Amino acid sequence: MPWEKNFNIDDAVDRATEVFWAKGYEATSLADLLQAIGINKGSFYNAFGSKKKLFTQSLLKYEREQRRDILAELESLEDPVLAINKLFDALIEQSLTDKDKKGCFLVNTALDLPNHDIDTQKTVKKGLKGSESFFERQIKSGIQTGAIPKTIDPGICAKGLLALLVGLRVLARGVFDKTSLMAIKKQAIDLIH
Amino acid sequence: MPWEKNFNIDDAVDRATEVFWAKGYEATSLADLLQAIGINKGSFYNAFGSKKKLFTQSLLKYEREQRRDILAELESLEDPVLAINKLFDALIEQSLTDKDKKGCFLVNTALDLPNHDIDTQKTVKKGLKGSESFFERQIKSGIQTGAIPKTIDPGICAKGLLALLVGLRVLARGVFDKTSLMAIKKQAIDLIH
DNA sequence: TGACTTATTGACCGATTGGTATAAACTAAT
DNA sequence: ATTAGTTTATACCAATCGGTCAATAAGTCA
Repeated sequence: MPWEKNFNIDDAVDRATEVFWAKGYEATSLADLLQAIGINKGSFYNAFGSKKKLFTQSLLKYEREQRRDILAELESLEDPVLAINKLFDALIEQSLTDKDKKGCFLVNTALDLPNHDIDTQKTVKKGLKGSESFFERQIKSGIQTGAIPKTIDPGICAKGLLALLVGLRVLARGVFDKTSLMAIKKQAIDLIH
Repeated sequence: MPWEKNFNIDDAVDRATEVFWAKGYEATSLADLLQAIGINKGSFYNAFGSKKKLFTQSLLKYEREQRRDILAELESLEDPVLAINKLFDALIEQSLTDKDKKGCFLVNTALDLPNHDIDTQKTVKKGLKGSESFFERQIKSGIQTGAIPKTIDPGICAKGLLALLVGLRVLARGVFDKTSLMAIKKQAIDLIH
């Protein structure tokens, strides 16, 4: 009956995500979001309800499309050591390519966790837990194929790899250069050898 | 001639640090700072000049008194493996004890680095570089005493330990529990074995 | 065409932002 | 007592904050 929106909600969320990702929730103003999306206040509140609701949407979409889908693709390689290698390579590549140095949206929000509501906290925990589980599955699989020594504890090592991943993401936002990031990767691989 | 300030600048900076540390620069309002220090605007601007200048002071003082002094104490132990063990123990202890879950002021600011000015960036880089150097010295020392195998590359391993430290600090802000944090520590120790 | 529904626009809201200015009260050294 | 500097307490500033709302425009239906 009525009239469809003449801007794409999905694209709008993606553009908002870029801003939240780069600047964080607090430092992102409504004006920033309106400019990034290219709409005005009325349409914004009609479409998203509030700044916080849009943030929630952004984070969920990121978790779904960036983190989950990428890990699923690596998992399909059926070579655990290669999958972990490729994951770290991808992170380093992404960090070096992104001129805004946004890092990882989930990690950025994780550091800010005490200042967010319970829903956001759940999303972040779920996302990072997902990455930890990915590592754990790869390690177990590697132990079965013999690519990874039996002496390694999958649960503990997975947490170590996650911590390295998080550390890499933080340090990639301006402290470490390529060589240093590669050193982190090497240490990650050492942990499963 | 005149009259000395009747509030202690040092204490004031410490109180301000607590707020910046917990909430970050953007999310901290002037009202927050005034309440935490217990002075009013006039005194604030007379003493510190601006919010940003106070932030700079806070970060420098933290780097000097929290990070540097603690590492210096550990370094005096003359037992590299023990020093690294104790460092991670101290970080875990601190993270679990702090009910505000503030994490590490330097790490928090490091993640926010692209949104800060050059002076702040320098302070953060210098601080993290200092921790990396601490690790490197301990590893080299351990290799000399035989406590750490010669096969380990001090420079690379130090970067790995720093990444683990940073990851631990981030995850301790709400994602990981004590058991998981201990797992990270175990992986750190594994890296030097 | 006219009714109905929805989206867009832009003005408007009170509250808060960081920061300035002012004046009076106070303290201490000259 | 004068003087210099500090404290408190306000009042004030323009700008921005997130958010609301009524009018208007645009599309779909009968």
